[in-house]
Amino acid sequence: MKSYGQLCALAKALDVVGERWTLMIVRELLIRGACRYTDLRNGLPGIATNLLAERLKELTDAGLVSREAAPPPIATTLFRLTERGKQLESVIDALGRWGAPLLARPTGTEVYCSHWLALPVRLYVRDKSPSARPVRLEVRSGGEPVTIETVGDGSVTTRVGSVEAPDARLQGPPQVILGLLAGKIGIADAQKKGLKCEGDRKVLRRFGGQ
Amino acid sequence: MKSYGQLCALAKALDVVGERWTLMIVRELLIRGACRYTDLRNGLPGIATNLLAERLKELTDAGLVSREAAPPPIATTLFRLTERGKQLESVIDALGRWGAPLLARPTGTEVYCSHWLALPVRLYVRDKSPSARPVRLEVRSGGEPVTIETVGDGSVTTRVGSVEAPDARLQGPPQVILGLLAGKIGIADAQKKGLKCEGDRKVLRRFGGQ
DNA sequence: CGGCATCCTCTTTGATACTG
DNA sequence: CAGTATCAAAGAGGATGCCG
Repeated sequence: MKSYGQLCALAKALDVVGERWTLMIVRELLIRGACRYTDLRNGLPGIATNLLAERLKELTDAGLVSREAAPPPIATTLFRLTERGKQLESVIDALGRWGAPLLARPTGTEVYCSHWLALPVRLYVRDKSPSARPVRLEVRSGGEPVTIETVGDGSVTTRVGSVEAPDARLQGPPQVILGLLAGKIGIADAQKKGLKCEGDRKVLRRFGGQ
Repeated sequence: MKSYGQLCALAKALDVVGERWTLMIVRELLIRGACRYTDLRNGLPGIATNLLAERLKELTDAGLVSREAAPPPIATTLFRLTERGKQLESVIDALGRWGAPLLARPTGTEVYCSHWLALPVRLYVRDKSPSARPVRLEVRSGGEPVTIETVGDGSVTTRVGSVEAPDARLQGPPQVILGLLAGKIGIADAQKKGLKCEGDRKVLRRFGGQ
């Protein structure tokens, strides 16, 4: 992209991350940690493959992403954020908070992947009983599942993919899952609107909005 | 811009403010409050006039900007941020903090306007003697001057333009002004590097990095 | 003047096909 | 799997024209 050519911190930041798709790629890397080209492409429906390659090169040149050749049995290139790249989390969080109200009126034509829940869940969801035994909750509501784990200090971590024998598994339309995890609607209400929960339903009560 | 088409808060935010120049225009409106088309164009060197008009229309349609016909003697259109637009300040701040380190190695070809200092100054600069008499400091280091005012609670406000009889006036190269206000270099050091201060030099000591 | 609209060129993007 | 290559369409940038 052409530089704004302004001696201003905002302009300089946008010179680096202001292009189309760039912050979306950073989102994906924040959620997934080290991952493959194909994982990124799957997590970014709509991106053209040449653009993904080009952005990854730019991000690497700017020092926000590192690539490494993983040894067998993986035998592929892994992309991950550098420290400098991870510092963009505050930017993504601010944008996500600002954009959250826009989710209330979807057009109905959007793609949805449940792993996108990972960042807001890390930000907003609290474990109300940190001293109780650790639990894992799997959410499947489109695309790859995401697993939410208590960590013992009141916060939670997330990972893309399933884990064996989670304490509970959630399924249902995006709007309902979002509303439930954001604390906007109750469990009973969510079930009326299509939420399916298998496993230990009590773990649901343990999570609540921040 | 084409929508990302993803049911994700970040994607929805970028659908609205992700286009080139959009956040720069918001920066300008945050700094200046209500202002004219021409003020915006002057504060955004490099923007094409048709793009500014187009972005203002998009921002208005999205509910981030309102326009009003000011009565005589102004007799012109004033643009200002709506409440929803102002909420983007957290996004701009996060981007500015992330981008600040990039200011350390300028290419030397950048344009510089001292009023761009307004946002970082509001964020970082503290009044160390809030109970002392209010003071006003004018900074001129390219483009329009900016005036920093103590407000009595330890924070400061800024306004674009000069004010009559400020307590002190600063002049000098951008790097030096930036370094001084960020607390990276001392007053004596700044003066060696070209800082000029007229008026009451003591007011300078009153301001320090947060 | 202030606030655009038009026209034109150049760059970026998006979609798809192909390759080591 | 991890990209290139190609090409049409959309967007950005610059100059200039218009109209109250």
